[in-house]
Amino acid sequence: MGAVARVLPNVAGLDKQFDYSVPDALVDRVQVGTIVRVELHGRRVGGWVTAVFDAARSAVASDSLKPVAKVTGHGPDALLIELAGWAAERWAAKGARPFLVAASPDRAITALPAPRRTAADPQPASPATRDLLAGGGGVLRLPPMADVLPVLLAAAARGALLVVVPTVHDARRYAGRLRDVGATTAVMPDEWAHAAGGVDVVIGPRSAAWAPCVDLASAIVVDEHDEALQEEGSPTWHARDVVVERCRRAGVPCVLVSPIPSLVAIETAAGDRGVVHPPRERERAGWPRLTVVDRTDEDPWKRSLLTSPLIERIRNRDLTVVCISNITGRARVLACRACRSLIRCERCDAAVGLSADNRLACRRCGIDRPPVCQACGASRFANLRPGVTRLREELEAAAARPVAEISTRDTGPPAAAGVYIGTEAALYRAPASDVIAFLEFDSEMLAPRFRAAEQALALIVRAGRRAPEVLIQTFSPDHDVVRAATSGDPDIVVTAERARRRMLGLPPYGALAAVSGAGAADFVEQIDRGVVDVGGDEATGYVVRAAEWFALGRALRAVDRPKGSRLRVAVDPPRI
DNA sequence: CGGACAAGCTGA
DNA sequence: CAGCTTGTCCGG
Repeated sequence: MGAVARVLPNVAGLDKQFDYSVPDALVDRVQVGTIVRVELHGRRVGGWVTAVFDAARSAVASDSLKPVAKVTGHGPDALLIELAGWAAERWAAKGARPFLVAASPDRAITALPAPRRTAADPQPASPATRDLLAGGGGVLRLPPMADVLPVLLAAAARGALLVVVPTVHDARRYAGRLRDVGATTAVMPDEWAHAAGGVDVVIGPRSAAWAPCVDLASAIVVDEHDEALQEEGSPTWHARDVVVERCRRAGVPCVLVSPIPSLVAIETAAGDRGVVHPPRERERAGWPRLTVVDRTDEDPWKRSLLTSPLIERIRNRDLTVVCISNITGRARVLACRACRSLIRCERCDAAVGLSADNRLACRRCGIDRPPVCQACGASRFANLRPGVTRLREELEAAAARPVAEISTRDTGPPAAAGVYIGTEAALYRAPASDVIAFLEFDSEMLAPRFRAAEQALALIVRAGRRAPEVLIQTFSPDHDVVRAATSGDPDIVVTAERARRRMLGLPPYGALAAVSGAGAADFVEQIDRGVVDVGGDEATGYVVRAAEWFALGRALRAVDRPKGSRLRVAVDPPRI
């Protein structure tokens, strides 16, 4: 009786599986997860074996089955194949293919290296970490400046450890330090084969949530709150959620570590124990120095992003200062200096800004006109929201030293200067500095997105790890985010968020997806309204909501998408 | 996805 | 009506 392999072809847009006979010569190399090549519709394609069974059970008569053409090499194990199916439903993907790609090596692995393990050196672990691991995992809150390495070592002492971090850079750094103390590591995605062979610690960025890990004993997600852990393209899967489910299935503890655990982490992984953290005094000491510049007393007509505390710092030639502002270009909102009316578009009434060629350009309807007030004809304006280019000029005048713009367009390091200005993206590219200043932090805290508070707090954490002082200018100095950061107590934000999201049915107390692009109207039309609720419109995109993720995922997957459409379905989009 | 095949369009 | 484009279907 011959063996049959069910194969999921690695072909975009084809979400079906097909049965193939397994030639006797290949039978001991074909298992669930093996990457094979098969004939499909007259061409050779790669694919994953998702099941192996006896010919009698195949839906197709065994003599009409094509044989598996070739064994390419090792692939994800059976648990990961199952997990990919789970993820496809969770994030409303058309099939499991994108997840299996993430779980597979980027080149054929025909032979696995021998296991490399070192006898676990008993490491001094904090009682909190030990208890967490012994108790099945949970959420560990460590302040921004805390070192996570002791936590990794404590977990690695229990057996094979999987670690997911936000960036490859983080992965390499931790891996180097782990090796320094004698642990063997496989850094993903390059060292897939070593991970599949068996090492003490498998570590990597987002995709490492799908990395092989022989005899997985525990997993840790570092900086669980970081948006880099969520895939930007569709399907928008989140490494944290994948690792939590993977560990649940494997029956091993998972620890989510963050200075500012997300509400999602707390609700899905903290359990009865709640968020575990060091004594408040020690946690408080691990937060950056935060300088809050309260702008509420400014004369509204003299408002400037250059407050005295900021000017004091940029004038100090001993300090390197990075300024963050989120508005690009020269100016987006202007008022007439003579009659004080807001400068608006003649046609659509939107606020208009000055373009580089000194004309009033409307970003909404595209028309432009000479720089003249529509109400009184004057031509001198107050810049209510200067853009980065204009700010650079103002900063340079105030600082009396060169100010460099950190542009996201440039590659390579920004020009050397003592003061830098850039948008939020500059946070990733800025050189080592003494002060990071958010010139208009309200646009972060008060952004019309439901995760704005968590995301604003994450910016402070990120800045605090790059500079000893974080300065924020705000009209809301009593905002939860400011209080949480100044007191080093993220619970302030969590408590407020929990109440708000419960009331509004937002994640983690509800599920939502954004549907946009061509054909979106048609698509949402067909969704089962008994399960989901649809808001929004063609222009802004649709928001589809359900009570929980799988109801949402199933409802979205049940709709067949128009063939060539540029439709985008983003489940749990980070910015909405 | 990409090949197969059928149905529509064009030009002499 | 050949020769081409465009659309729909389907794969073991």
